[in-house]
Amino acid sequence: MKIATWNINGVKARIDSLRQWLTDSSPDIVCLQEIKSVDENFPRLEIEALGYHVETHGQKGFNGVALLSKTKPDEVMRGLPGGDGVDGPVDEQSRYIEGVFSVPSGAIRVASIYLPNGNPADDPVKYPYKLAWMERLRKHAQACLELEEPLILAGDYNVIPEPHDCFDPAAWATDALFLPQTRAAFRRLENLGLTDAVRATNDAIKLYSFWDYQAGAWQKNNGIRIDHLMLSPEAADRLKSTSIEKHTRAWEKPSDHVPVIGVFDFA
DNA sequence: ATGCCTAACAGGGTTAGA
Repeated sequence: MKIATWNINGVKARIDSLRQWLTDSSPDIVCLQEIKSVDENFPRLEIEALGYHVETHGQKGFNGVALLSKTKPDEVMRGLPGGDGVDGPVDEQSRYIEGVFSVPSGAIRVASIYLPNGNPADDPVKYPYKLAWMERLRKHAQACLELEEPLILAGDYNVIPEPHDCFDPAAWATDALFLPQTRAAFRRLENLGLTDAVRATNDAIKLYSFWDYQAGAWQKNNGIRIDHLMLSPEAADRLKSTSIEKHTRAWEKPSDHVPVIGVFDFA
């Protein structure tokens, strides 16, 4: 079973690429980020025509996440808990959608995550929002882990976990994606018992999932690894392999991110 | 080391991204 995450940077601008990639790679579940679309304008029919069920959590202009799946989810939850204004500020941004899917061995829980960027890091709002969002994610992950079921939290984390996950660590030293507080918050997720699927299966250097559109970053392989599949022990035990669909970055009108895939045996 | 690209929304410029 192939479960993928892809920040497509605009589903309407990327619909041809998305259809091509779905046809080529035939993932079972896809976690999309930055659909940049309201739910009503998501190109649902074009995706359904390829045999996928579509669940979206969009908003106008930017952000927005979705779940595409070959089987319909049994349950869907929109929004990361803790954003309703009861305990902390209301979160107006569409960055989280979670589904429960039936598999031969039971049920798996899969979330599409678009973690806040947080830059500029000295902004009075943006970086604190990122850190608060990470703490909300930690709390929710902790609650999910108590279910002791396969859990896949997949998405654009906007976190460079380690120095070797970027081309030039010095260039990212003061960036919200790589600040010590950001990395510490990511380690707190790992310390709950979540496994970084790519790093668990591939110790290659220069393993990236994002290359900036600017300054010839792709041509120079000046990338960063910020798209992650984080797994509960029950999911990590079933992980067979991972792959990064680097070839899509060379396509016409590419997203600046490429799909990251985990292959699981849930038989 | 931001704004060298890109997308969306608007409407030919601004916001946001990482």
